[in-house]
Order: sequence, then structure tokens, then C-alpha cells
Amino acid sequence: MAIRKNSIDRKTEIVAATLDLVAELGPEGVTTQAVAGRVGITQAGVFRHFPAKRDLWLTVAEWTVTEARRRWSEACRNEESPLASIRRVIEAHLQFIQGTPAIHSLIFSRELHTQNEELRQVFHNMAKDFHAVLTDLSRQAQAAADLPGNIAPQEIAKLLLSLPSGLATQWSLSGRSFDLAEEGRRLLEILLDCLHKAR
Amino acid sequence: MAIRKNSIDRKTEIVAATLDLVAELGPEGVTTQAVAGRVGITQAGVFRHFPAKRDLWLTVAEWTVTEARRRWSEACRNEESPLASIRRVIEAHLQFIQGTPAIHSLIFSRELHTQNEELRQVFHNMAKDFHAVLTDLSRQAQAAADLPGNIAPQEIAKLLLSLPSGLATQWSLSGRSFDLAEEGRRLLEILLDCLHKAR
DNA sequence: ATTATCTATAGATCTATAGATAATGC
DNA sequence: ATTATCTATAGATCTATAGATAATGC
Repeated sequence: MAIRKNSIDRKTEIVAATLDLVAELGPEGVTTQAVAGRVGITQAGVFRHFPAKRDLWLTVAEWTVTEARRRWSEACRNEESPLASIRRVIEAHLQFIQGTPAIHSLIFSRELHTQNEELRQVFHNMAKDFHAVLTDLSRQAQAAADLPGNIAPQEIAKLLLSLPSGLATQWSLSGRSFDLAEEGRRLLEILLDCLHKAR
Repeated sequence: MAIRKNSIDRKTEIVAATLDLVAELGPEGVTTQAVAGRVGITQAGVFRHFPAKRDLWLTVAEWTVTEARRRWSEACRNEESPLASIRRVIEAHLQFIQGTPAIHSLIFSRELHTQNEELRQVFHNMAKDFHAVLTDLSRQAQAAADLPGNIAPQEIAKLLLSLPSGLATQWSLSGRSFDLAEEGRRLLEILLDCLHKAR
């Protein structure tokens, strides 16, 4: 008999175990058996906490999105300039991805998207929020004359967004073989420098 | 009894059906039963042409990479300037992804990567090749004074690469709801313009 | 008394094999 | 004669349910 825990703690454990397993084996590898084994209960025990597996996926997705938002807003707090905020937000995002590789695996699991349209929406909304945050900061940076004023801030934000997004892809393909946050910092500096000079 | 075809034709059909199914259902949805159904033979019949399912995946991956390379080199042929070649290569790549959405799903299927390390390598090599092509063109564009000379061409190539790569991600997350090639063309123009001004 | 966990199992898939069958090419 | 396809099936998973059991909290 596993150590008995209250529903809330166990649910949290199950979500954490799911994230670990996604990072290790991919979403495909997350069977209720594997989750149960990791947590230390029986396979059937998982269904006490989540009526069906799709509910587990949704909870995991919601955790991810909430955590991402928390990190962005924390990164923006008390920054001296909009440009500095842009740096911090993107770095925070890359560190989140690097520290929780499950995110990237989850985001790209088409099978989750096709089997669970709700899930794609959750992540798409996250991307839209990230774009909104970057658009806002870009507008501020334009006002401070740190970024060119002749480009729509939405467009600048798209350029900025594609950097971490594309890098994360390369990182994943490379078998996570380089330091994502560091590479991101360096390339972002180059990009911001070009944008700055192009004012 | 299905119409009988020779081994080569049937193999080609099976690979094509697999690509279609990946695009529709994700890699997860590609069961040997589904492939067989699409092609019009029985499930067991698939194994006549591919000894195991992983061989099917490898063949599909190799087709993808070969086709991508073919399109890049075609895009570079007879271009007036290195900068024009950069535009054409990236556009060709985006059009390939948009026209064959299976590629993107495949590239990001962690479950394929974790279950089939060889597969990740195939796609990673493709990404490295794309980077090499862009590095080469960037160097030429620097020589033509179209891009800033104070940035390593490898770094420029990484910036350029992250654009289609990141955009494809957003496109996938959005449920393929915008014109990938067009969006890419527009943003690339902005990026190249900034780089140009930052010489 | 409540409820988290367990045992046992149904039912749905999915890959892969063995051996039979029928179409093709010489 | 060769070989692409089919039928039938083994064996491995995987989700989910039903009902029993045991730990917790009052």
C-alpha cells in the first residue's frame, strides 16, 4: 500500500510526474502505468484523481501556461528600460523551456493537438499572450527611441518571438545539446543591436 | 484483393500515405492499419514492404530531407544576388513546410525522437545543412556589402534560421491559420532591412 | 464515515508473424 | 516460379471500471 496522501497533494505529484515523463519519453511515453509507477501508486489509482487521461493533460497544460505567465511578469518587474524588460522576458522564457523540457515536447505533440483540440487552444493562447507582452514592450521601447519607429510594434514582436521559438526548435532537434538561454541571450543582443541601429 | 503493384510503387504509395496521415492525425495516428487502409491493402500487407514500422519512419524521414535539399538548391539556382538567394531559400523552405505539414509534425514528435534516435539525427542533420547553406549565403552577402561585416556569418545564419523555424511553430500552434510563406516573406524583409541598415 | 489505494479484469488497440492464396512475368 | 496480398492470430500494451481494502479524520 502506497503512503496515503490527500487528493490535492497527490494530484500535484501526478502532474509533476507527468511533466518528468514527457521530458524523458515524450508525451507518447506517458502512460497511466508509467505515471503511477513514478508516483508510487497503482495504475488504477491515477483515475481516482483524474476521471480520464485527457483531464490529466489539460491540468498539465494549464499548469504550464500559468507558470509561464508568472515568470514573464516576474521578469518585467522593476526593470530600468523597456529594452531591458524585453531581454529579461525572453531570457526567462528560454530558461523556463530549458529547465522544463516537457513544455516544448508538449507544445509540439501534434497527437495531443489532434486528439485534444482544447489543448492546442491553451498553448496557442499562451503564445498569443507572449506576443502581446512583447508588442507592449516594443511599443514602449519605440517611445524611448530604442527601437525603430517605422515598424509596427506587432511586427517587431513577431521577430522577437520567432527567436526563442526557433531556437527552442533547434535545441530540441539537437538533442538539447547546447545552452539554450545563453545562445538566446547572444543572438537576441545581435538582433536588438540591428534593430537599434536601424532606427 | 487489392490491385497488385510492384514493390517500388507500393512502397512509394505507403510513404505518401504515411505523410498524409501524419499531417492529418499526427505521428501518433499513423498505425499500420491506418496506412494500409489509406493505400488499400490489408494491415499485414504493409510488412511485406517494410520489415518493421521504424523502417517506414526512416524512409519517410529520408524522403523529407532529400526533398528539402532539392528545393533549397533549386531555389539558389540562377539568383542575381546572395541576398536574393537567401530570400528564395527561406521562402522555398516555408512553402515546403506549408505544403507538406507532416514535416513539422514529424520533426517535433518527441516520441519518434526518443523511440528512434536515428530519426532525430536525420532531421538534425537537415537543420545543420540548412544552417550551412544560410551561412554560406550570408558570407557572400557580406562580401557584397549587403549584410553587416562585423557579425560572424554563422550568427547571421542562426538569426535567419530562427525566423522560419519560429514562424512554423506559431503556425502549427495556431492550427495553421495563416499563410506561412507570406508571413515569412514579410518578416524576413523587415529583418534583412534591419541587418542591411546595421552595416 | 470518508476516501485514497489496491486487485482483478474487460475491452480496445497495435505490431508483427505464419502460412495460404492469387496475380504477375517468364 | 516469383512475389504481392490476404486471413488468422499471438502477444503486448493501454485506458478505464467495479468492487474490495485499509488508512485517515472526526
